[in-house]
Amino acid sequence: MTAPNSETPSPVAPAGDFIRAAVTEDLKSGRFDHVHTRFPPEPNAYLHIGHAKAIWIDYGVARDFNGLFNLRFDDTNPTKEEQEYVDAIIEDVKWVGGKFDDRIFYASDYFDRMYEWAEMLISKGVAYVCDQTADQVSAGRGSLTHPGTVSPFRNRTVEENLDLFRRMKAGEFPDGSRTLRAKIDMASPNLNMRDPVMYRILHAPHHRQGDKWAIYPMYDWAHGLEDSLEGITHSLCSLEYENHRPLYDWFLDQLGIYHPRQIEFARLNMTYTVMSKRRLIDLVKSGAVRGFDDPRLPTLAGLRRRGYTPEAIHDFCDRIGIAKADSTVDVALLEHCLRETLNKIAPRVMGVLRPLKVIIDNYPEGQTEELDAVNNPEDPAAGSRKVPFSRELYIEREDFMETPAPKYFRLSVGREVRFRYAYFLKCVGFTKDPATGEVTELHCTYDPATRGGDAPDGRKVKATIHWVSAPHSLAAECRLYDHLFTKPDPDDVPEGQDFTANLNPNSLQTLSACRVEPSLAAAKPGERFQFERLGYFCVDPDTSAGRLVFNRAVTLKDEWAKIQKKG
RNA sequence: UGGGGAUUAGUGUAACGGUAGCACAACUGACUCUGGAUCAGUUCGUCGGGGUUCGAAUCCCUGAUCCCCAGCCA
Repeated sequence: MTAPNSETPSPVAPAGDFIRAAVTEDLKSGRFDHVHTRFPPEPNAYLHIGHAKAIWIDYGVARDFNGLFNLRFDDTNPTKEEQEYVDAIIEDVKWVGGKFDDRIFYASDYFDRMYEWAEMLISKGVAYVCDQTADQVSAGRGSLTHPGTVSPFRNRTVEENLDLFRRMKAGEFPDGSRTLRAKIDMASPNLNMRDPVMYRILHAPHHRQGDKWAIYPMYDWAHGLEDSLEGITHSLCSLEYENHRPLYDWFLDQLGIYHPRQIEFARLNMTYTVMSKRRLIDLVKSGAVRGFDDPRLPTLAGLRRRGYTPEAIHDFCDRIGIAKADSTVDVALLEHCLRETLNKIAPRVMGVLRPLKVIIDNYPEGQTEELDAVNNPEDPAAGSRKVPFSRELYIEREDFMETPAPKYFRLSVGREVRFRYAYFLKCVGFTKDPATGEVTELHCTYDPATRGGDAPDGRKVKATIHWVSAPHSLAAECRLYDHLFTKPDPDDVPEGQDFTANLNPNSLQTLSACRVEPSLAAAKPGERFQFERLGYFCVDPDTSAGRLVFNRAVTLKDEWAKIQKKG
């Protein structure tokens, strides 16, 4: 058998969404014979979960059709862009699973070719140098309901345009003094077609090109050329570019060069957070959060620090779907995806957030024993570990109630509960700080016959609680996070206020007196654990020798919390 | 009073003239050495009004509402 490739069937359409359906159709009709997509961020901000959605669409479409995927920096505006962002974006795209291999490109590398093409359009008589000021251009554009007026410079000769444009490039003119414009239609109902600016004069050093250029291309002019040069088949972007598609097509058609297809989809919005670059920057600059990797932010750096895995984000992106209607996804879905992912892989461990000392009156002083604890009930291969037990323990303050509420199954005087993997313990008394009324110490007795957690007489307990051995436990700081905003829609504010009025003052709670089991001594930043009954925690980079810091990524579902809420 | 998009349970998304489905959320219950996980179940929907058709979320007409566009930003 020879030439097996001639028999290779075109990939079967995973037509799950309208984009894949369109791509399938293009392959079928012969408009394209392969698929090549790209993710084109401007390096002027950190990526967020909305970008993850875009990446997962761009990359996912290429993957599903056995195509290729490029990472391309749309670095056409040197006044806003920085290398720092380039580096951060590369890391984030890789982390979130967009596989671009070595296909990392920069729009700025195409500036020479773009320039040549611009001269071509000038020669063709469909582009001209305009001497109007920014204000004049703006005024001449007309309004949504009224046509624009033609620029007095619109009918310069090709020679004059060429000369002026070359001198613009040579840096002879000051910023803002002239532009190169496409000659299209000042009366078009689509304002983007009213002689859009192709180049502006900017005497600004570019982070990659240095001082080479005094003129820089505008998005509309540049983007289609970038796609064309890279052989992109499907240029996927968000809805606001729908109005720009006629212009995207116009430039490519005027040039007569390879013509990709632009398809738009709705960007991601999520409850209880904000997604715009400007707002994210505001939050960081104002100190509302600690940086772009603050675990409360929807940035990929923030989610990563919080404890999110790429798999959880993939799952999320797969579930939210792709459509053209503006929508706001419930952040609870993202959290659900994280729980589901971490439930399968996170080792279980015991940690106490708000410690309450327990003394076992009938347990021999100075004795220690090692008890077996399962590492992950969802994964037998994860094995087990030894956990030390002794006369003095710490339990969660909220696992004891002086006067137990209805449906409260945990400890109170006279009640017996199971200490996970250890013994049945019965509370026999407690001490209180007379000044504050705070419970300071619990006294319990244990039943030696229940070692391991089961009673030979078959008696049951209604609750199992977690604990750590006081002398063996490690000190830790835990950072508990809540939504950054108190309302699903941060813009839901009284007249005259902005979204910052809805900032949640309790979005971060730092608990610095936590105690965790000794097996955590060697935990490394980025490692994730389930603290039994509490949630999933991720070791923070602030961790240093002798100082463990954890971020709570997400809580476990909490039936008791619901009961309490209902009153 | 311009142009371009959109509208299906609380939220997100399927159904492409033939039983409106799935997921999250919410609520029941079972089970449980995590009030976790798991399992079983319940509640809840086609923007309005006409029309075509045996049959309409889907086609036609007509309204309504929402989003985007007047950067030398992307």
